[in-house]
Amino acid sequence: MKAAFGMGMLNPQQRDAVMHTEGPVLILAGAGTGKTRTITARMAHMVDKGIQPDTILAVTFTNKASNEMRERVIEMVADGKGKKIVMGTFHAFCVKLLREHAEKLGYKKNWTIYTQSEQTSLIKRIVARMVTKDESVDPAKIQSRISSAKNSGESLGDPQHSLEAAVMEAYQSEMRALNAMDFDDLILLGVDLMENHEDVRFRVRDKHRYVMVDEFQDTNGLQMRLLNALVGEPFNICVVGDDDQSIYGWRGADITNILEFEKFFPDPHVIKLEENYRSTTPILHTANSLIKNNAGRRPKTLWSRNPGNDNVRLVITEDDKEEAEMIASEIDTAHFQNAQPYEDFAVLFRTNEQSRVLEQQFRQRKMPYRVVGSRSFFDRREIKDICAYLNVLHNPHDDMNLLRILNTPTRGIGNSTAELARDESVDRGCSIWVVLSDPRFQRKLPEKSRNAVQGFTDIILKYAAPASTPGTFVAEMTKVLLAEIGYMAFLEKAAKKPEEYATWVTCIDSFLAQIADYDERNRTGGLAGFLDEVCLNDEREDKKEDDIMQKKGVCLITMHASKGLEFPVVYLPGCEQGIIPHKRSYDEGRVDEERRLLYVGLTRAMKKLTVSYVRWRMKYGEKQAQLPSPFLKELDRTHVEEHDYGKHMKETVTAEEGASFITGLRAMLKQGK
DNA sequence: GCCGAGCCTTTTTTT
DNA sequence: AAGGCTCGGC
Repeated sequence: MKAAFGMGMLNPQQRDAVMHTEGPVLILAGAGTGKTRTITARMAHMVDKGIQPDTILAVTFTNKASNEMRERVIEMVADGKGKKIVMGTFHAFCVKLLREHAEKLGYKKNWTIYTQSEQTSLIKRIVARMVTKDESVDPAKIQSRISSAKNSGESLGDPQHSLEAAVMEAYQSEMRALNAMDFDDLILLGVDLMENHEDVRFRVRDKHRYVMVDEFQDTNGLQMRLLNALVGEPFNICVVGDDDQSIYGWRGADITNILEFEKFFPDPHVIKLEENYRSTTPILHTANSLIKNNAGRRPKTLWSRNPGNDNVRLVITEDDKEEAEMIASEIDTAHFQNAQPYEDFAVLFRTNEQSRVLEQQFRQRKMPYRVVGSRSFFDRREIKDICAYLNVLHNPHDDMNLLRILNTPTRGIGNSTAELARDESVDRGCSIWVVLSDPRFQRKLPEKSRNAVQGFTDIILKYAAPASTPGTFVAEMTKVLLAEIGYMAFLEKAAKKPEEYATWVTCIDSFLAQIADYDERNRTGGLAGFLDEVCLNDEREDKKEDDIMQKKGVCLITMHASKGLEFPVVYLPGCEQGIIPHKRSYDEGRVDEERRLLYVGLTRAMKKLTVSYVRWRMKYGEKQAQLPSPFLKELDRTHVEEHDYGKHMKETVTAEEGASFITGLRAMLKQGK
């Protein structure tokens, strides 16, 4: 280990975690307790001790965490040995395994990954086919039931009697036919390989003698099974997590993995990291008082050496607009009076919709802000279209992607032709591509449609060859393809406003740049490699979004996305009943998770924390009365001061603030509102 | 087959 | 308020 990162920087618990390299280890790392520092130091120590770096496998849940870990480890480990440690997400690990062994499971070698949205459209299609008429069936709900069924290994029941089970059965068999795997399948089939194919299991276990798992509270049942299959005696597994920050239960994360770790790996060495290096005592005291209301947690109490200068503030405002005004004006004041950079501030909200009022205020005051991770880059229509083209070029039998682009841009292949082709493909048990290319099918079509279909198959055939040739510059090819199909012109016509088209162009350009970047980095992986990366790796997405929007400014972000981040000054607006805890969480039995979510929000703050709620809020275009969140009653008031913004705080307006308030009013008048 | 008007719904989001 | 989806007219 390099001297600068030596043991001296670690506290006793952290050091314990670093030194304890053999057998099962559970590190309960509260928010801001130096988790990443500890596990990277641990890996560095292991390599120092002489453990071969490539026998260490470090799995995380997100690419972000994985990349961060990689950077830090490479910095820390001598002689560049850090690079040899195998690091990646659960999914990426399984993809690698499956690329090698998928044929053992009856998949063809060029199987494809279906993203969430591709999965959605397949399920919608199946539901539409199976449900007679408008019975109120929610495909999204079925989708999540299927996902949790896969993750828990439970059955949805008898397909004869349960619609959900029937949809799932059809979905599974169609996915097989499509030679496609969804994100759950990646893990499920990875587990299958590890559990049922001894040769694979032995090989993998032999290679990875030491396994580390970060963000362990986010793992689900399947991932736990994967770990069980992956780690044999003497169980050199070290997991790091915080049950209090488990906020992805709705996505299948199983908190019992961390609560009952002992059940999976015997007699673990348990270490608690409780010294917090991020926040002041008032903030931690308040956050602790909230989270201790959760039953069945591993008890911990975060503490800090920093008494701080400010209490936590609990503020009520008249309505959501006033709440946004308060936040924006306070930040603006702090910026002008104390020269505090905008980047020091973050506003954390429960739902994305809450950011709208805030953005309005920030724009009016001409304050820089960035909205982090609202809609995924790859969920954008234009990006999905291009990805669908690339997927079809890679594998024309991919029906879902083929249907997506069959008439995009519109080329005269309407619904009836598409239905005809799909029905025939079902009858004949082949892909839609096979049907479309078949002269017997084409002869059944009216001349116009026949030509249109011919035009489509010609395009795909023309580009399929270069697409599968190693060494092709995918970015170049894509550009030429887009020009040939007239995609940009199609978008220009489809845009409702000129700005809409401009955004599309920007996104496509940045996507093409990403492809070009891949081309540079990877001259052998070809299209297949790129598609794997696109599905699994969102890292470039963040980068691109930063490029598109201004990098600087106040951070507007959901509480979910804020996990792992920290800011000197944090605002938590909208702490009202129905928002947090979200109204749906009551039915779904997830109120505890909402409490953890608020806890995550509170613990993002380093120095100043303001929690606020309103009397009235605009919702669905209507003004609605709001009640304070029941969580607010749970907060211990020792370090909390309460304010009524309208009655008290507004009077202490400073000159600058007043000026910018007037500017705001003027701007509003100009907009005619 | 194409396109626009009107209707309906409305959490979080990573892989 | 806004985006997605359906239905009906061209």
